Amino acid sequence: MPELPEVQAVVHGLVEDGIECARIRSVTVRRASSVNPQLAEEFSAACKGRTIVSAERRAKNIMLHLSRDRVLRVHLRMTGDLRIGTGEENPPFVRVEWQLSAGHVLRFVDSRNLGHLQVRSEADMAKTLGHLGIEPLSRAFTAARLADLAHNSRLPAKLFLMDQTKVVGLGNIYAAEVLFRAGVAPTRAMNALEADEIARLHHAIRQVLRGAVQSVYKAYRTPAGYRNHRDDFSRMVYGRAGEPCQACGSSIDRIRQAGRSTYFCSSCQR
DNA sequence: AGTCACCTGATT
DNA sequence: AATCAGGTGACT
Repeated sequence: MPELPEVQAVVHGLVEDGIECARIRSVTVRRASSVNPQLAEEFSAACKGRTIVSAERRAKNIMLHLSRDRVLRVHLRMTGDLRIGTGEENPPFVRVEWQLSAGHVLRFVDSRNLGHLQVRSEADMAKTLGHLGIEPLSRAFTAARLADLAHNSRLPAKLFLMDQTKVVGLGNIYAAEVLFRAGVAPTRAMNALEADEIARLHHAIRQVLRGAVQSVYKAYRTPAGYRNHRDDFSRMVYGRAGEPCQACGSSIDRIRQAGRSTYFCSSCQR
């Protein structure tokens, strides 16, 4: 469920709550399949006694760098969340719990159980993440770089944007919003786009993601956490099938691409 | 390149 | 009861 801005907000929240330098005293794996194919026992043993040195986001993964060459990777998938608490709370759907120093508790909650965690050495983790594409908010992500990637792909634009081996961080919502802002139809083959369309896409990707990051940061300190900003962030097309386009007034369309809903304005997006 | 499986809660 | 969900990897 969370895309780049939401994962970024989770990491930001963890750092604000002092996760860096916290020591893991013990671990409780309440649902073994969340750490599959590692055994719950080895997962716990790998965490226990280590210090969480730093937290960062890579694509939609949360990377917790531990002491003595271990990295804990958390992927939230659709419904996962990772938050620090006092130990007093009793949230539903807790799958893994880490007892930290200073009495804090780190919890991985995930109602649908699609999320996934693993602990690896830095080198092994680098291999695991090797297939990931470019970070859209990095300096390396230029219009020329996007044009390069686009040139080699016949994917429809929306599927290209959601393909994590090309550009990371965009999911179903932001891909739709980016395409609307760029004025590009989601069905267009990526290698058929003109240079100016690529330039508009490049600009829209950065603008939409940067705006969303700010928006989610603000909404994060609520019970709903990263989920809450859906009320705050102004979506132009996502979830608005049948409603008038904010730009031209014609009805927003909904189609299906790769089994998922795509929302767009067929008059603004060509 | 498209479909399905992974799971379960919320909504229609 | 049926459909949908902001993700991803495996499979046909």
